[in-house]
Amino acid sequence: MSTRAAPGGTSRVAAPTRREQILREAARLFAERGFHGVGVDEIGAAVGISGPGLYRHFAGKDAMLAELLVGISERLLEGGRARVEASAGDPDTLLAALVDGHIDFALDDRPLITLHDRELDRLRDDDRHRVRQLQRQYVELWVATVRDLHPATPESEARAAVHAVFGLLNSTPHLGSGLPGRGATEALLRRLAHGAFGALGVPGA
Amino acid sequence: MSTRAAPGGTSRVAAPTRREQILREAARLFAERGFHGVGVDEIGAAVGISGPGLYRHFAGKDAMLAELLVGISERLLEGGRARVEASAGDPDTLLAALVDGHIDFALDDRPLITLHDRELDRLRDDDRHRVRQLQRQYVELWVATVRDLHPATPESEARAAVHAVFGLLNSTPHLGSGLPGRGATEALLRRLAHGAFGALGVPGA
DNA sequence: GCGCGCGGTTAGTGACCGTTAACGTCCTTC
DNA sequence: GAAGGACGTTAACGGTCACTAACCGCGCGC
Repeated sequence: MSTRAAPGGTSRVAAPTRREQILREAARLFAERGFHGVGVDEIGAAVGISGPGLYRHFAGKDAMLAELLVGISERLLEGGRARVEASAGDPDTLLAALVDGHIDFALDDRPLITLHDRELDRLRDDDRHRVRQLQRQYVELWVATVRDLHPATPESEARAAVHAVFGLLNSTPHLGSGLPGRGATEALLRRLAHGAFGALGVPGA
Repeated sequence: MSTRAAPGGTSRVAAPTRREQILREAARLFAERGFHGVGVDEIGAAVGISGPGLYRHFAGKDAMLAELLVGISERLLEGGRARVEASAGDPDTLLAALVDGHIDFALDDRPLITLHDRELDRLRDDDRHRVRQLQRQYVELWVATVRDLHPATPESEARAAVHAVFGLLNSTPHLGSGLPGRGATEALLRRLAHGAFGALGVPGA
C-alpha cells in the first residue's frame, strides 16, 4: 500500500500516515480526558477505524503515550540545542530564542504540552526514565543560560525560576477560547516571560 | 466513639476526622496518578481501612473529588475576596496580597493545586459548573485588579496574563524535591510574578 | 493470476474496578 | 443491659476495557 508520499511528485506537506493520524488524535483525547479516561475504541473512532484496528499500528495504548512523550521531549531538546548553536554565545539572544521557541511549541502543540507534565507516570519504567532525562537536559539548557545572565542567582533558584516560566508559557491550554489571537498571545507571553526573568536581576525585598 | 475533640480539653490542632483523613489521602493519590488511575482500595489502604469502608463516609469516588474541588475553589475565592476588602481600594497592595495568598496556597496544598486544573472534567455536570463559576469569579478578581493597575491593557490580554501567572505560581508541584526552601521559594515566586505583571506596563517590542 | 501480507473487521475473554449486600463489633445511651 | 447506630469487614455482582483470536478483502510483486 505505502499510502506515503504524494504520487505525482508534488509532495506537498506529505499526507499524514495512519500512524501519525492516530498519534494526533490520541494526543488530543489524552489531553482532554486523561490517559485512563480514554478508551481504545474512542481513539479508533477518531481516525475512522474501530477499536482493535489500532493494534495493527501500535503494540498497545501505552506505546502510543510513550511515543508521544518521547517524541515531544526529543523535539524540545533538539530545538533548544539548535538555538544554543545559533546563538554564538550571546546569552541575551539565546534566552530570547529559547523563549520564542518554547512559545511556538506551546501554541502549536497544546495537547502535547498538557500531556508532557501530566501523564508521565503512566509510562513503563524505561520510557519514563528516558523522558525524564530528556526533560532534564532541556531544563539544564535554560538554567545555564539564566545563570549566565544572572550569575548571582543560586542554581536551585534558577532551576525553580525556569520551571515557573515553563508553567507560565504552558498555561495556554487553560484558555481554550478567549485568547487574544495568535500574534498577540505570542507577544504577551514573550513579554511576561522576560519580565519574570528580568526580576531575577533585582533581588529587592 | 466521636473520635473528635481532644479528651483532656487541650484541643490542640484538633485531630483530623476520618473524612478529612480520607480527603487528604485521596487528594494526594489523585494528584499523583490521576482520578481514574487510583482505585478505591488504594484510598482505603492509605487511611488504614480497606476498600468499601469508604462508602460509610462518601457516596462514591466522584463525591470525594467533588468535595475536594469545590472546597478548594471556595477557599481560593473566599481568600481573594477577603483581601479585596482589606486592601482599601489600593490596587498595588491588593495585587501583592493576591499574589502572596496564592503562593501560600500553592505551597501549602500542592496536590489540590494539581487537581484543580487537571481533573475538573471528571465531575458531574452541576459540580463542574459550580467549580467553574467559582474559578471564574476568582479570576475576575485578579483581572479587575490588573486592569486597575494597567488600564491600557485590553481585557482579553489581562485575563491571559492572569492565567499565565497562575501557571507560574502553580508550577511548584513540578519541583517535587530540589526546591530552595519554603521562604526562598515564596520570595522567588513573588518576585517572578511581579516581574511578569510589571511587563504589562511597558508594551515595548 | 496467484500468493501474501497489510490493514481492517467482529466476537470473545479475562482482569479490574466501583459499588452494593450482608454481616459483625464495639460504644453510647437510656 | 438491651437497643441502636457508627464504622468496619468480606463476598459478590455488573460493567467497562485492553487486548487477542479468527477471519477477510484487496493491491502488489512475481
